[in-house]
Amino acid sequence: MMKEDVKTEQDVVEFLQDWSEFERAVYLRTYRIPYGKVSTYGRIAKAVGKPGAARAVANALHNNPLWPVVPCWRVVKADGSFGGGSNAAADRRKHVRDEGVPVEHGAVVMSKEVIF
DNA sequence: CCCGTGACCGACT
DNA sequence: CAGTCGGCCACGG
Repeated sequence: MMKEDVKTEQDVVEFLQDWSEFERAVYLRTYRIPYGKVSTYGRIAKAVGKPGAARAVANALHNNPLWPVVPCWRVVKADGSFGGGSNAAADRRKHVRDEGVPVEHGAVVMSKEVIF
């Protein structure tokens, strides 16, 4: 199974069969974030049943093996800013902006309308 | 099994 | 409002 052929949740699970249960859950949850919306590391952590594992979620997304199938750029910090080096951060910021997500002062304007 | 390492978080100063 | 601090947790060495 090659990355280019991953088009459904089933495919995602299959592609990640050698990854840990935790990482699969994180990528799957991220995969479900709708176009034009964002989520946070903390929310993802809770969603996968491990509140407090925000840092672990960040680690996982940092090694996202399924870009752009898994839209890791839609995951931001709790305050709407982008983590990671200035390079990766700027790149992801551009992506969410292109999807119509409101961005001000380099961070997503966190409102319940845009948070998944 | 202990230890260092993060694209983190929330409370507090 | 900008820092700091302690706590968090999966991973890899």
